[in-house]
Amino acid sequence: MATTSSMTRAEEIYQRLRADIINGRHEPGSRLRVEALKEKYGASSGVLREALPRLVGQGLATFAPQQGFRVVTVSPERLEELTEARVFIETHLVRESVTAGTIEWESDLLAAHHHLARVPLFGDADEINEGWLTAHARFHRVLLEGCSNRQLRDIATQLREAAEVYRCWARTPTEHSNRDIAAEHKTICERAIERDVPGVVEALSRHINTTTHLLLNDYGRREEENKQDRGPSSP
Amino acid sequence: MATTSSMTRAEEIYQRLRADIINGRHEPGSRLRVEALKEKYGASSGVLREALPRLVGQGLATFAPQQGFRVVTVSPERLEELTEARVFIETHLVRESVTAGTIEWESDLLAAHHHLARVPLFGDADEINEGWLTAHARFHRVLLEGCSNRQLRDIATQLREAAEVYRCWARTPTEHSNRDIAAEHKTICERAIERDVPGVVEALSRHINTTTHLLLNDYGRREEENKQDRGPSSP
DNA sequence: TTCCAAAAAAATCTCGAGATTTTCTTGACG
DNA sequence: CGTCAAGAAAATCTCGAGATTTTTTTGGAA
Repeated sequence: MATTSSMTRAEEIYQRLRADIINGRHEPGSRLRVEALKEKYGASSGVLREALPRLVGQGLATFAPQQGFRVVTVSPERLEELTEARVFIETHLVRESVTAGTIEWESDLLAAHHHLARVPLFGDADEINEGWLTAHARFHRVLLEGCSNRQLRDIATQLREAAEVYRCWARTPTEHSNRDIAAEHKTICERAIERDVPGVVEALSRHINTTTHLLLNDYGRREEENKQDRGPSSP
Repeated sequence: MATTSSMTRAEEIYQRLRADIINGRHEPGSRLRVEALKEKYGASSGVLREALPRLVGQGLATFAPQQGFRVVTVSPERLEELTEARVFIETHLVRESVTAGTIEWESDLLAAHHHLARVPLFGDADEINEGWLTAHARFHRVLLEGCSNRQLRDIATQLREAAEVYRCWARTPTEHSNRDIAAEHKTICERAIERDVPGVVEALSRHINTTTHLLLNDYGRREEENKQDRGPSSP
């Protein structure tokens, strides 16, 4: 997150807030109190009231009059909708991208994949490495950048970021260990370079859907545990 | 534009700004100076600095540090991209909508169309009637509401609003007179109620593309006029 | 114990003033 | 005549204080 000096305070705070929501440092549904954020981010209320509305526009936060801002709430239904929308749009984009992509695009994709393949998934404290998240986002963005339609690319990015919020459901990252996510990216990259349109569409669809199914399983499992923790008959 | 009393000042100003941009009362590319808007809308700078970022998130305005806000600039290329994106997404949604829509959806669609058919297109001063714009937006929204995927519906709405900005290219509304826009809506509505999936997809595609082509023609014609006005050899 | 109401605490909402930066004007120089 | 620089004007950016609303706490009654 390169916070250039030629940036307004609000712009900087917005980017930090966005990153913190996407990376799960603000729990879904939790309130974003201006007073609390003022202290945490070292900014005035005015600056925060300028940064927060942008999160609303990006679908990462909600707002209710007299009740302030909240991180978007998560639900299995919404995740399924997001996934369906992503598969629909990203497969279209990747098809265009692989069909029309230039040599420069090929190079960029290879570079992005190389970077992603070398960054470790986990950091020191068993947390997902932030550098990996950045590289992952970049890989998926570049993959679709062969398509010239900026509108659709922006929408794809927006949906992907909204979906990132759900990654924090997998608090215990066991779901990742049983999955060769690196191989999935390698397949996508290779099929794209080979200009194998059906192959890349298939690989990308599986990639997106697999993530969602693992998250939904993880969510269901935790729901059951919570029920047992609260006892068999108490609300 | 129902501005309820249980609304913050920023929310109200945001809606007014959004309507004014979409309906062409702020020219594309024009600056949105806080000082000027303060007077025009009767709000403090803080309120405006809270409302303007939401326009950025919605793709209706841009922002540059130390240079303030601007209405999005328009260009033939961007309009073509917007149109392509709209056709892609709206045809998908209308297919789902017509396939899965309930009886309630049918009723809502008929109601929306009835309303649209009765509102006059032009107001007193040869300007496009604002009530028509509202009814038109509602008709297209309801048409897609049979589809259950909220994410995609929201995206479609967002794209449609971004495209509305281009309507003001047709300053002289001659382009509308040679076109039976009411018949187009009628066809879309009928095909939808008949559950004629290919028919409604075809009608909706033509409807969207026709609007764009007329706008592009109008734009091209005006560009040439401007060149002639400035003389044949001066910049 | 449970429920309700009033008071207290905390948060949001709105506003205007001061510091910083950009933009426009003016005037001199090549 | 065109170009460039210094000064003036205007706009943005940031901040904290006061008014209003919501939330929490407290105390009492059924």
